[in-house]
Amino acid sequence: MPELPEVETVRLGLKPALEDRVILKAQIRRGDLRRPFPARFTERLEGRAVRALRRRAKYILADLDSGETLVIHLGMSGRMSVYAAGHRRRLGDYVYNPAPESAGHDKHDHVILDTDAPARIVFNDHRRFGLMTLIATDALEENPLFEDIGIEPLSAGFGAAYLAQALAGKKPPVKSALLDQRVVAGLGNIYVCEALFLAHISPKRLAGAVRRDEVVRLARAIKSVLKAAIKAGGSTLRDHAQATGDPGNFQHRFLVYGREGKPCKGTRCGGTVKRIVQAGRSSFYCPRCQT
DNA sequence: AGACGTACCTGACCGC
DNA sequence: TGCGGTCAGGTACGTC
Repeated sequence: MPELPEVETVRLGLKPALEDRVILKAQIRRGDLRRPFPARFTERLEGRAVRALRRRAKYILADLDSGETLVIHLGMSGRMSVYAAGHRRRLGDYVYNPAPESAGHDKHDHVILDTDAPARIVFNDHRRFGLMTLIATDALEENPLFEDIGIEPLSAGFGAAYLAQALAGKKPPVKSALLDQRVVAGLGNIYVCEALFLAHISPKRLAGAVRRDEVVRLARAIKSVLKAAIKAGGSTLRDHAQATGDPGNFQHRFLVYGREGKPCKGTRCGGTVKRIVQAGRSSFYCPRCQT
């Protein structure tokens, strides 16, 4: 699932259940995800108020009033679902599932947080590539998880100037460079493919050989595709769901991703979308539009 | 230092 | 119906 737009969608959906709320009870149903939960994990969460719910790259960050931050990564298949307790189904601007008796009892429901919204938040991750940990808030930036992560693509500081210097001298293909979280934070396979199509740049081009005028288009394309995807609630292929349980909608608007053999959607093109493998990942592109 | 391949884990899907 | 093989949105680690 989750690239920046999916993580941002989940964060927005969690907000009314978590931000400025108190975590009344925390439960874990196994000892680890991708890595073990930290010592006394549930005790360090219970009774804590969430001061802010932020996102950095593909991580959701819940700043607690204890000075620690709950760090959440959804991996490939993680979901965070909110169930409104009792008969209350509306939290803020969002309508959630009522709490079924089974909420938190699926085989892959690994973490359950009950807050005073009141709401139940369930973290489900069948592949267990996800991560949850606690890090001192004022030490986040120096933490190995974050110290090498690049600029946020939707921040004011991200533009052609930044991207040009970030790609300069890089030997890998531009496709691989954009997947590198040190270059730009939060991009994944889908949105890199889509952004390169929008910018008319072949994924095979070497990062350091992308011309300045192309970098200008690429920076704009990255921003626009991410914004549109967030607006659509992200892309659901298999696993992504918004916190309400609803799928995202952006997958219906893919221009190249997953469209191998289908006609290019570029105006006046008439070409066919091709799939190649780069660094072990599928790249989709139109050889006629993207050069 | 940087680039590449591989491993992590489960489920869905396809062909036989 | 069942089995084996392949693939999947991400990251981290070992190796060269």
